[in-house]
Amino acid sequence: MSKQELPIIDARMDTPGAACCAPLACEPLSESEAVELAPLFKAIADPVRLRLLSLIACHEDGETCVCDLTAAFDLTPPTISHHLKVLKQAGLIDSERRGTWVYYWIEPAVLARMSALIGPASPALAGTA
Amino acid sequence: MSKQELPIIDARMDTPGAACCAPLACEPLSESEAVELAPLFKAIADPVRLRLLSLIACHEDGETCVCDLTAAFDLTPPTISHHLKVLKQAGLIDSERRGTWVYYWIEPAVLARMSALIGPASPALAGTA
DNA sequence: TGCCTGCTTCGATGAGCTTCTAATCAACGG
DNA sequence: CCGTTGATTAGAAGCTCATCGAAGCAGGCA
Repeated sequence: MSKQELPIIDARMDTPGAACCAPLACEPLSESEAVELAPLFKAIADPVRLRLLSLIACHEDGETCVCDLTAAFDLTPPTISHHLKVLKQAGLIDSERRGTWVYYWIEPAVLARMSALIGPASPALAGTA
Repeated sequence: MSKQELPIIDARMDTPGAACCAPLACEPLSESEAVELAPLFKAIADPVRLRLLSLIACHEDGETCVCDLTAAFDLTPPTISHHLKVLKQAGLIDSERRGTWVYYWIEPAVLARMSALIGPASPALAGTA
């Protein structure tokens, strides 16, 4: 460990004003912005990781034990651990060990920014219909 | 063409009530839902495709010529064409040939649904204010 | 202390993805 | 009709990624 544990930081989200107000359709993404944003979507561009994220997000306690996550898939624990690591490195989730078990929870900020980026230019008409 | 041009249809978005109101955090994604949703995010999980989408979305005419897109990258036309094909197969863009040039435009519905999926759990308080 | 359970890391393998060059298809002009 | 320009398709090379088995680490219990 201690190699590349730092979460991905994207340029556009660093500038405070642009964080929530510069979706895809407002102005063209620069190459560096795209290079930093793409891995965030790549992190959720996998069925297993999408379900992992959903399972963690839906848990009413706000956090989920790895054992529960592993049980929901036909995959070996190393594979689940790998996917959780990818999500964690993207900054989408965080984890803590408490005694025997490790718990994961959602880090909603990055997900919300990704949603805003691809969302409609005027968020007013987002949830309607 | 005329081979596999059909866009990806995801289960959750077919059910009318769940389309806009079932983000990740509401209830766990089923495996089949995740399998159908993941390719949508994979389509935009590439810096080139993210910039292509942004360039097309930002064009004030609502559509963009391929020649303009190719000029914006240090990539060969076949590579741009490949990425456009991926976006088109995901249903994110559509295209039409008018004379010599081919024009692409955004298909905003799928993008909006993806945004809603990963967006905040209660879309009602998103833009209403 | 020693063992057992839960989770992660390591190393390898097979599939998929990005990119290129070469070739093909479509439209326009002389 | 033929040549030129714009765009896509076909095929291949190189790289990344998902998955597994084996091994390692951390915490609890007798």
